[in-house]
Amino acid sequence: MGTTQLESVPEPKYWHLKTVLSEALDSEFSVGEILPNERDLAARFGVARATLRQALEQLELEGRLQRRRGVGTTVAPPRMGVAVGTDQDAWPGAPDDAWQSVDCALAAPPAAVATALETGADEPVHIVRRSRVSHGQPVAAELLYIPASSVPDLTAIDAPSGAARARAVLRELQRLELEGQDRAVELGSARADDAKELDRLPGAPVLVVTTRFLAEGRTAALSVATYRADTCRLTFGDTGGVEIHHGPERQAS
Amino acid sequence: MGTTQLESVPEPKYWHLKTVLSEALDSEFSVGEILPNERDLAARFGVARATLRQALEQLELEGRLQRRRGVGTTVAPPRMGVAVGTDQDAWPGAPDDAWQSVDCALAAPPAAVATALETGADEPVHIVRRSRVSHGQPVAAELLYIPASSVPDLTAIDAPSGAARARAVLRELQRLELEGQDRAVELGSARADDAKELDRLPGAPVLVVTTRFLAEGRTAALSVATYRADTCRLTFGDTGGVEIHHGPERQAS
DNA sequence: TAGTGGTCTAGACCACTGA
DNA sequence: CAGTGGTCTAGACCACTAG
Repeated sequence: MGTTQLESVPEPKYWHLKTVLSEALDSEFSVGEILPNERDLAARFGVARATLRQALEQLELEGRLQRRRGVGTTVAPPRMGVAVGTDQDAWPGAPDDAWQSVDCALAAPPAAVATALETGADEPVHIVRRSRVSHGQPVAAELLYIPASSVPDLTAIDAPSGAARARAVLRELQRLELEGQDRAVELGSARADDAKELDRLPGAPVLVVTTRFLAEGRTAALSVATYRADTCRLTFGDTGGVEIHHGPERQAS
Repeated sequence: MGTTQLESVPEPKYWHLKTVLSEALDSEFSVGEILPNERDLAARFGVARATLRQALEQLELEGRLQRRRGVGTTVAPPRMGVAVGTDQDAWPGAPDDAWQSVDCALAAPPAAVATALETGADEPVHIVRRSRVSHGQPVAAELLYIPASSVPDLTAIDAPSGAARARAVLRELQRLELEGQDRAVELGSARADDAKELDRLPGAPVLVVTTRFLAEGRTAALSVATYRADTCRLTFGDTGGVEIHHGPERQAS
């Protein structure tokens, strides 16, 4: 006889825990509410703290929880929609773009970037740092690589450095006619500097959006933007994007 | 005197480990090559296995490594670009679309989906399962929700169920005029069924692409596609997307 | 059956936050 | 300062794969 092996796959504890916690989050907690600490939770569920943490990590990855060292674990609000695909035919730095220039430097790009720019590894590029804030919270950090040849009329006198310099570079960029752009999204982990700017720990999961701006038949600028994966839902297209939420989440009073 | 506190931040071991391994991957390993097993690696670096694993997990998240239980850890090839934004004005199931229908069911949608469809929670919808293969490897699993009202002329005789039924539903859908679509991308973790189809463990990181198809002034269909985050780079736009790779990766002989 | 990665434990100490 | 999450250890056993 065929031994039916009913449920021969023992579900891992952390997976089951995650399910239980997820349901509790929907039914018994409000956004912003603080969960019991990890040691208490682990004891309550009769598992080691490491196991409990494995479940919490997954829930944080899914944007359901927010954990902060020294503070505690709180129920996260639904992810915010962040528009990425709008201004389909606008340069970075165009009016009403969501980014804020931080500073600017002229340096040789990383080898990988030089390749994508199809420029010599030694040719210096302007590296503009920008940051993006949404709902009062930093959501993304960007590095914009602009070959010097893309902004030939830029004068050194325009501004020596800093945010003013960055704006000058972007202003010069507007003079080119944008012929198109293409974009890629992939998963990454935050470098130390990005993590700091995003108010996360190094290694935090981020969505890396790479955009290539085409003008005069070549790549005139390259943007590498890292978005917080835990709090952001990237939206493309005109109207703002779909929202699929998890269940009945109430708002904290 | 101001105690300068040079390097007062002790870099976590796993972070340093990750950096070392990442450089070794660039310089000393070829794509497809098998790394030493975790116990040996941990011993070699003088850390506990759990710490070593923390580093490996990050590298896998970044698409640098691929680990398979019972087999070992191998150097992953660069992520493959997967076009998502093409056929900007085409219905799912249009000719030459990258998806393959698997089956189809008529059922009440999850509450969250019903909300997004702006349809009653009780109104049944066609749920089409599709899968997407690229370079001989499964890269995405999709659930397509199509309200029965979007395909009014569908006859029960067309096909009872299965892939043929799915194709019949999609064929009916083509009759509507597509007025637009909007799309969102966010990080998620694979449900058990998706994980199986993607040949990954449950909980594996995925990029969830939610697309809403608009016709007749309402949402005529909703697609929720989950892409393997470790192997895929989602590309939007016309030309195929930018590739930023990590360093000199050689090909295994 | 041997060897791999996946899960789990019960501790310890550290870095950070806020009162 | 007490309490939080973050890191780390040294084990153990399990599930899976392939020879």
